[in-house]
Parts: sequence; C-alpha cells; structure tokens
Amino acid sequence: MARIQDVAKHAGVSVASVSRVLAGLPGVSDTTRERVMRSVDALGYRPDLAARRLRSRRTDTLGLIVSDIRNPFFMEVSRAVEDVAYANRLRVMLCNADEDPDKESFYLEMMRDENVAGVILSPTLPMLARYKSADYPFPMVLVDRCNSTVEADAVVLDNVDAAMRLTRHLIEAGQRKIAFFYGAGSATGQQRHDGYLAALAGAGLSPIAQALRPTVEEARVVARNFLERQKPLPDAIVASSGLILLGLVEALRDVGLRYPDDIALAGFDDMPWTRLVTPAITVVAQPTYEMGRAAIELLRARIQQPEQVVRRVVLRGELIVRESSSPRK
Amino acid sequence: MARIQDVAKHAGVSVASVSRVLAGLPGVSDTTRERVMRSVDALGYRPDLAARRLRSRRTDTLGLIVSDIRNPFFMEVSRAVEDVAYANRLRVMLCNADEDPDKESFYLEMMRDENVAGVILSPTLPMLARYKSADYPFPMVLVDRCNSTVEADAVVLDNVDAAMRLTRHLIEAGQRKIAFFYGAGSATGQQRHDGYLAALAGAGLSPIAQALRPTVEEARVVARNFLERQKPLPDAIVASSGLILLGLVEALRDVGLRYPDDIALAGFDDMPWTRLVTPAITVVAQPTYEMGRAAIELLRARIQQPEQVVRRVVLRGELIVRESSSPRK
DNA sequence: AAGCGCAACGTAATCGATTACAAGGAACAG
DNA sequence: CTGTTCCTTGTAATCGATTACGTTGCGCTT
Repeated sequence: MARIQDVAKHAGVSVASVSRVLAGLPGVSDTTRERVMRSVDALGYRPDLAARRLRSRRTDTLGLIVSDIRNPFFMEVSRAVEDVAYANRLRVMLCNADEDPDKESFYLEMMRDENVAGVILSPTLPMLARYKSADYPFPMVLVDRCNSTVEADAVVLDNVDAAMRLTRHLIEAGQRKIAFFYGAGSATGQQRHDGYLAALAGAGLSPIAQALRPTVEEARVVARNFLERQKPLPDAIVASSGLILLGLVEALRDVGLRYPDDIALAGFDDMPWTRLVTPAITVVAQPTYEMGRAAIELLRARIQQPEQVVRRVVLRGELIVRESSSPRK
Repeated sequence: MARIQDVAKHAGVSVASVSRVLAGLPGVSDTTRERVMRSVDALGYRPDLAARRLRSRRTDTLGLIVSDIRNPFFMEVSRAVEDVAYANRLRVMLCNADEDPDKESFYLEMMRDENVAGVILSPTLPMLARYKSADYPFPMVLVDRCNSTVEADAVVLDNVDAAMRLTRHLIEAGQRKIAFFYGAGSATGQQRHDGYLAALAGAGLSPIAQALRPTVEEARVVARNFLERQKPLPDAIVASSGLILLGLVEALRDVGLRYPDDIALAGFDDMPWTRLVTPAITVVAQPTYEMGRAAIELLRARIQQPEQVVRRVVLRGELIVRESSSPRK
C-alpha cells in the first residue's frame, strides 16, 4: 500500500505538497500539482482514512438513525439521504434503533465515537423528552418526530393538521363513532392522536383511542381483540401509520369483516398496497423523499454554520380519498 | 476529551496497561485492572477510534452493499445483518448501489478506504461476471446473487428450482401460454428465467419472456404495453421479483384486466400485500431474514478463518398457492 | 542596492492510540 | 544464595496522514 511519503518521493516533492494538492488547498504551483497527480495515479495511492481522521479531526461521515427500518416511510427517507450524500461524496452510517431507546443510545454513542460530522435522528419518545442539542458533540437534525418545545433543527409533517383533516373527512362522510389506533410511543403518534381528538371535539363526538406498539404484528393482534370485544362496533377506524394500517386490514380479514360496509377505514402513508387492495384505502400521503432530502440539507447547512438559528421544516400531508372511507350504505 | 494518557495518569499506571485492560488482554493484575476501570469511568474515557484504527489496522466495521434498498427483500436481509452485528458490537455501513455498477464500484472502493473487516454484497451482473475475491483486500460474502462459476462465499435461494416449481404449478393449474417478466440485470433474474424455461420445456410449451429493469415503475409501464399489444393474451404471467409483481398488478389495474379470470398471476416474494389483495397472489416466499443471518455468519467465519474453504448456503423457496393462479373458469 | 512582501515549498511536530521490547520483581528450584 | 522462569509493568517506536512554522527565492518598490 502506497503511503503519502511514497508519492512525495515519486513526485520529487515533500509530503506537505502532496497533502496540499490532495486537499485542493491553494499555494501550490500548477507544475507541482501536475506532478503530484501523476504520481498519485501512477502508484494508485489512496489516503489512509484513519490517519487523516486522527490528524484532521474530521470524518465526512454522517449518521442516520431511524426508528424502524422496515417501515417504508423510513426507507424512503433513507434513500433520499443516501442520494444527497452520494452526490456530495459523504459517507452515511445507517442504523436501525428499532424503537428501542437502549439501541438508540448505543448508536448515538457510536456516532460520538466515530466522530461523525452530524446525525439525522428520528427519536423515540423518551429521547425526545430529554433532548438537548448541547448534549451531543455533533450537529443533529430530527426527522419525522419532534415537538414544539424542543430546540432543534427538524423536518416533520404537520401531524396534527393531517390527522385532523383525515378525521374530518370521515366525519363528513357520515361516520360518527370513529376509533383511532396509534403508536403512543412516538411524538408523531401522539400528535396525530391530538389532531384526531381535535377533529372529534369540533364535531361534538367522543373518542375511542387505542394505543399500541407500532408494528404490523402488534396492530393485527390488538385490532383482532378490539374487533371481537368492542360491541357495538365503531363506524370507522383510523390508523396513525402505514404499518398499523396494514395490521388493521389483516385483522379485518381475520375476523371476517368487510370495509367500508361493516366498518370504514383510513390511515397514514400512501403505500402501494393501499391502492391495490379492494376497496382501496383512504390515506394521508407523506412527502417522504422530500423529508429526507430536507433533513440532510438542513444538516449540511448546520455543519457549515454551527451558530445558525434553529430551523424547522414543516410539511403538509396530502389527503387521498379512496373507497375505504365511503359513507355506509 | 480524555485521552488514554489522562486515564493512565489518573490510575497511576502506564498507557500500556490501560490499553491492555481495555483490550481485555491477559498479563494484567486484578488490582491494576480494577484501578484502570475505575479511572476510565471516572473520566468518562472513550478511546479514539481513528487513533486505534490507525495503529491497529483493524476497524470492527462491516460493509453491506445492497442493490436496491427499496426492495423489501433487501430490507429484511439488512435487518438480519444489523441484528447480528448489533449483538456482536460490530458497526455496519449500509449502502445502496441502486443496481448501478458505478455506484457499486464507488462503494466497494469506499469499503477499501474504510478498511472494513468484511463486506456483504448483492452484486450487479457485470460485477458478478468479473468477480474475483482476490481483487479485494477484505473478505466478501455474496448474498441473493451468485452463480456456480464464481468462487465465493454466498447465500442464495435455489432460484432455478423455485422458478421451476412455480411455473410447473401454473402448468398443472391448466395454464398453457405462460409469460415471464424478469429483471435480466441480475443473476437472480436470469436463474429464475432458466427455471421458467426448464419447466416449460419439460411440458413442451414455448416461452414468452420479457426482460426489464427490476423496478415497480418500469414493470408497470412495460406490462401495460405488453398487455395492450400482445394479442391473444397469454394465460398467465410470472414475475421474477416482488417489485415486478407489484408493477404487474398495477398494470392490470390500469388496463382493466382481472386476474385470474382474464389472466393468471404468480411471482416471487411473499410481501404482505400479496395476500391482502383480492384475489390473493400465488408466490414463492424467500427466507429473507435467514438469508441475511446466514450471510453475516458466513462473513464472520471467513474473517476468523481467512483460509477456510469456500462455503455456499443454498436455501429453498416455499411455494405458497393462492387464488391468483387458479384454473380459468 | 537594500528592503519588503508574497508565493511556493519543506521540515518536523502532532493527532491518540497499539504494541514490541526491555526491565523489574517475585517465586521457586538447585 | 544464586540463577532461572514467569508474571507484570513501563518506555518508546510506530501507524500515516495534516498542518504550524520556517525558509527560500523572486519581483517590486523606494
């Protein structure tokens, strides 16, 4: 493996010059630059990242800690982050905290150890509750999950508004008893719950909320129990995420209920299957790719300008009405 | 930031002793070990990874380069890799090559620069064609995509067999003209194509194969054209991957055809939506999580024993028959 | 011609760990 | 009592880059 010394010798210059050329610094003559570049690819030289990082104290690496990698929402977000990072020759360490605060902490410590330039995080609720950006030695941008009390760069959906519009739509479709299945373990779930409550309150209706862990399996089991026990059935159920919605549809299948005839349905995340199933499902679509893109752009800006004012990008969900929320016949 | 020197001073020992304690090496007295540990957490010391890596020439980091992160198959594989890595305190760099050989090469170079301990890769076809493990300075395990001529640790499905069984099932269900939509840009797609051809040949039927890029959008467009042009329609279509299958179902929807009545359907990957849509879709399920687990276990073994014989794990797909492949009425 | 400024370049210190090697000391055998 | 062995510990070299600082030489001003 060629070292910088070998390149210097081969080019007949000092290691400092080689380093300067590679870093693109000024103060190098064109002829030297030329000679160095020639030697670099004559020897196939590649700088040793460990040495560079040790000395320079920089890494050009970003961390991305998502709370559930199986969730297509985070998939899309990751892809966007990846795309922008690739275009800017940045490395990304993608980690899956799995909604587990311990894993989340572990990965944040790992980011510290790795001395990353910055981190994009979708925090668990306990993490968000105690979050202070000063606790971390790197800039951090929150994505998908944040609340108004936290001082942090963040990219989120306007969850309250989105849930409110979705719920109102059901009310306007004539539904009265509307249940809400949500992941209580995330800020997002809670805010959507708030929006749901607000919409119901506005119409003088009373809520039936069901908190659960936000996985397909959990939603399926909880929903099955709910549907078997809850008599009379509500008119409609709203799911606070795509995974919960999926479990819900599976549960309906399990207990032999049909939507929207037996019970209307709506949820979040415009996953492909929501328009393939029959009847197709009414959802709020999130601008997932855009959220990821915004997150990494915010992070890059913060890295450039550490003292910049806190910025928050709030995006609007798009209500897509399909058959699952139709008025009962 | 405390350095190892500070710890040594605080504990009244040499840096060598601290290093030895932290590395868990023998040759340290219990009392010294005790004192060091106490100082370590009194000072909140964390070793500098860059320095450690520079000196030791090791990283405890694995690379995982998947060809399409939006594909739920690779999702599941990644999750399995992640889980095992987390349990063993290994870092994982997850990269998305996006079926693009340039991106793939870029990431492989990056892995070299990062001096990773090993890499798990689902190679593109050009990569697989020229693959020689000696070309890389780290151990590598292939996942999902491999062929019999390549000398490499690998974890794959028995693609030929799976496609054959799937096609045979359609034949037995009375279908005669069976089309095959496949991603010709991967070894997996090709092998499934081979299996399809073999099954048809066995029944004396002639093939109608359609190669395409393995994305939902592409499959949808190609299938739409195919369905509008191809007259008379085939009796059935088989998709070589979950994403293609999805595009296919969307295309049927687009042109107003019904399955299995107008045309039967089957494919790969048991994604949740395949059993939610009506009629539900016949598929070959892959043991995705198991494939990821096997891949990282193979890699860890190879890292431990670099000269071990080449190992290949071939897993069997499970045929799940649903309504989409039913005999025509 | 002396002095000054500036660009180009080189020398050597430095980042913070690991680890080869040497040395000190205790235990034990002869 | 001396020599050998083994266990523990410390000193200092080392990994391969970046970068502070000093030097050189050229051009220009006065």
